[in-house]
Amino acid sequence: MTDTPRPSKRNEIRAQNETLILQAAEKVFAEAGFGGATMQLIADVAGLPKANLHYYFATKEELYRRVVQNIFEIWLHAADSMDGADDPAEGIGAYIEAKMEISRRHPNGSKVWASEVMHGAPVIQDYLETTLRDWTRGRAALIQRWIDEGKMAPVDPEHLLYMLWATTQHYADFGHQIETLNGGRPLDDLQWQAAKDSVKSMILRGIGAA
Amino acid sequence: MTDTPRPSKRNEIRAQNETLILQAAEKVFAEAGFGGATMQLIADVAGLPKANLHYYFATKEELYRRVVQNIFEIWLHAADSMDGADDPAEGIGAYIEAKMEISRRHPNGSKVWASEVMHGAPVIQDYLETTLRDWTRGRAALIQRWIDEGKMAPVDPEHLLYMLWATTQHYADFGHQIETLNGGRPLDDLQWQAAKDSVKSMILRGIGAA
DNA sequence: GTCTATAGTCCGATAGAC
DNA sequence: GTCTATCGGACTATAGAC
Repeated sequence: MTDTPRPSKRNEIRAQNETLILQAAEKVFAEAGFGGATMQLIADVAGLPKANLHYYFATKEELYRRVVQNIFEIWLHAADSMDGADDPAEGIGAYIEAKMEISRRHPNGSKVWASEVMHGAPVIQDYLETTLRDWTRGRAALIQRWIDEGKMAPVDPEHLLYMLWATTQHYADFGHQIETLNGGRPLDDLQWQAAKDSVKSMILRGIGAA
Repeated sequence: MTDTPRPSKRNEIRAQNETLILQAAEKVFAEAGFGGATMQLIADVAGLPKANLHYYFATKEELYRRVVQNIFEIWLHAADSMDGADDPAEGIGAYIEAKMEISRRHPNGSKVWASEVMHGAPVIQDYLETTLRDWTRGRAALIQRWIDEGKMAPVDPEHLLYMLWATTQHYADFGHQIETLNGGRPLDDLQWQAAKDSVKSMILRGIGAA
């Protein structure tokens, strides 16, 4: 047995290289899709020989799975902003803010997730049926509580959640279209602020919480 | 010259086979992405030998381009419902109705479009810069007119359009996720009606037109 | 842990008979 | 216009030297 379970130098190297490869993979999977992405291109972006990828991730699919899991984790944490609040204007406003910020900072992760779901979630179906389903039920219950307390209009909680996901992720997934309609330039700081304000005001007014 | 420009039997056969192939291609491209789709699978779904596909569409990319153009045409026509109206509740309400119906009837076309845009619109970038840009400017001007006439709240017209696209197309592009959260069953007639009503009421209230 | 060379597979496209 | 057989190229994954 030559294993060293404690954080050794070997483990540090592994962690560093895994992160490097995962970042390159997220970019390439987002731009080319799973089928269009090649291990060679991911290796080039990461600045490593192709064989090293297979040393850290046995198959292309395993690498892809890790990329999808990453963005999912980030989104789950964004919900923390919603849970602490005790009225919808604050809670949903903060959730929109957090999701919009993720769309800006992690557009590639969002695209990989969208692509995975669009193709029938072949790799993360179990996540949808367990973690996401539980998450959704919990947040729908929270929204229903706000409705029962008269703090917002009696909207269908699930369709409100779909609207929140759709509108915020649109700025990542369809960022290229938005950029084209913006004269070929990405949204600048002011425009991102305007986007956040627009989404927040329209939705909060739409659910009677403005 | 042996060409027969009039609608001959030869042209009918061509039109029939092209439609058959395009329907199969839309399904396969939606489910597997451009890179993941194979000409062999499209041929199998269409019930034709693979070589016939290349007889009607020279390359995989040409076939793909036609599929993308088809859904774009359908969406453009959906805007007619918006133009005839003289107030936002009617015009935008009808547009939501039309877009939701397309998400239900043509989910695969919507997915192919989403995938194309997410990957940087390598094939239909010119459409984004010409047709879509003109379309967007025209509808933004119409919305601004309604705002100036005091018929709705002073929202940013572009971000309203993004919200309309995002929310309606979400029911097609993320249909698999919605189905999973719905207990593994697709939305039935009543649930689709509830979805339409939810989206319409939240957005119309959100822009002060309810 | 790193890298080169290559095995083995699959796909897009075409040739050519019917 | 239809179909079978196949070419040529690209890709994932691995073997094996360092």
